[in-house]
Amino acid sequence: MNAAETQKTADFLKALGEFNRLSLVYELCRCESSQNAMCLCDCCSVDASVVSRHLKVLAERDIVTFDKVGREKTYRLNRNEVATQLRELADLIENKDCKRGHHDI
Amino acid sequence: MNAAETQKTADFLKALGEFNRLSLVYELCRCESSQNAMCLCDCCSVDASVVSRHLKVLAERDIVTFDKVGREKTYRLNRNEVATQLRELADLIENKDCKRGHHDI
DNA sequence: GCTATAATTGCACGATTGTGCAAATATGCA
DNA sequence: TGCATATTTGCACAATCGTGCAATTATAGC
Repeated sequence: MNAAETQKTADFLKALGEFNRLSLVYELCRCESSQNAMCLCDCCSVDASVVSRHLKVLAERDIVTFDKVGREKTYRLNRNEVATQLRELADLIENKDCKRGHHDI
Repeated sequence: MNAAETQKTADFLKALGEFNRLSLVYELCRCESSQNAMCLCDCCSVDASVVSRHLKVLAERDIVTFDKVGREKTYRLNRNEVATQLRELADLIENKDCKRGHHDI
């Protein structure tokens, strides 16, 4: 695991690891269709500008995707990609292949 | 998903979502046996006190566990628990059951 | 007891982060 | 063209966070 990959994974986890951002993810998780930011504001009691910034962070990490529809942006959760990344990390952590003892370096 | 659960999950992800802490996790991941903190220092070029604090954060979230052996603490990764938590989140995010359309609130 | 080593804690500091508010921008609609 | 709505951006600020260093605590071994 090189430093760049580690940093990328850390950034992904950090993006999810904030209360309001995770709330947004859960909210989008419950939505079959795309949701605009104003609608998403309701799920966390912060200013619209804050929601905007959080969604930007989530989009930068490819956790959500958006379409621009008129003056609205509608967001959807990248379910498969996020789930896959989490499962890959889970597999890595459970992986027995690369294990070694105390003195096998 | 209530606020307390959301916060707990966010804290778990945040604990993993920092470069040096994730490096420690990866390092422990490669170790069959427990490792003491001094040994773990080698994997991230920071002061021993910093490693100590990071390991404390990881232990608080039950990501790692330690045993006290003499004056050393030996740490091991809670592989199953961490992997399970990540997979549960992945499942939740992919779950179709709780999905709903735009106007079904 | 004394000394060496492992680990933690207190303190300080700079950097990052989450936030609200106001202003700016973009776009739809009359 | 002008107004309303959606979103972003600039600014400021408090809080959190990661870090290093020095001091402290705990324990093993002499």
